[in-house]
Amino acid sequence: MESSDLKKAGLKVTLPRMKILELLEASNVRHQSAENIYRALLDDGEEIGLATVYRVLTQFEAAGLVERHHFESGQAVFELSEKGHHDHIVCVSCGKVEEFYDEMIENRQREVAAAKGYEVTDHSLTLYGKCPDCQEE
Amino acid sequence: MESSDLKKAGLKVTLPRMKILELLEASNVRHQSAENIYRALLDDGEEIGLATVYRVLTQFEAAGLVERHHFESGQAVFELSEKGHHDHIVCVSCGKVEEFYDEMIENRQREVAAAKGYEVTDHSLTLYGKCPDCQEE
DNA sequence: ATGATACTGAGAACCACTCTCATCTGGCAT
DNA sequence: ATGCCAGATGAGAGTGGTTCTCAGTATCAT
Repeated sequence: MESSDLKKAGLKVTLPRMKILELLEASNVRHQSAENIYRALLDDGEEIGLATVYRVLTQFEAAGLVERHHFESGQAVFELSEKGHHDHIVCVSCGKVEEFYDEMIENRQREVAAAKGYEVTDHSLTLYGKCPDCQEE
Repeated sequence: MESSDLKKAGLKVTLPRMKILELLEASNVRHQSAENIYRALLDDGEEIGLATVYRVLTQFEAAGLVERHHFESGQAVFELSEKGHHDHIVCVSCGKVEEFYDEMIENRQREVAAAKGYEVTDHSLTLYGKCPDCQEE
């Protein structure tokens, strides 16, 4: 993921955009809110506005560089879309997000939709539960 | 669904609560936003505040009388929870919502979560696509 | 380098929703 | 039936996440 990806998307290669891209790649937290990204960049000494973070993330989403998810928290989280499609399992206790992909579920979804005459364009499946760590408490 | 359900939930049987319940039952649109319900009641000549609609729906949700869903639209929609668990398929073009239940998907979800050591408390699966009617255009 | 155009930060605006508070009402005790 | 009061209500202010506006700035084809 680099400047060429931005150009390909018809976006000028600017400092804020590069910084956001770098942060998304570097961070060990794959799913981050706009607010989070904003604060992290401020802490890194960057001069950036929250509006820019939202704008850039929205453009990245349109360009297919990132995906936006709405879990139960109220704020959207963004992740780099380098991997193929996958669904999520969110810990209701600590907020950790894991990813999974299950061929059987995917197939079955298509069948269900087809049976109702729908052309599926997208879907979202999120499981909520307690992760192993949080169960111990 | 009637006044006894409200009493059971420890809620006084008041006019706003009865009206909202009636509307949810009577309407042929099963999935409605708070705003929608509010406007419909105003149009019916009721004197009600939007805050009350939200309050009441939240109480109903806590009492298990209704379910709240967040589809892509930004606003939550509410449905009477008379049926058992089911998932949704939403038309991205006209906004229509249909329901489905698939045992195979449900089972597989549990297996996936178990494999990761999670205790699933809840899940949400929503398919987005074009309904048969909207495909014609 | 230069200009046309796209991008930016700051703050205002927006939208869905919740809170506050003064008033009102349902339903128990009388 | 009547009075009482906890709980419920409507109006409007407040909130949190997100988007818009606008004047100034940076990118990049030329």
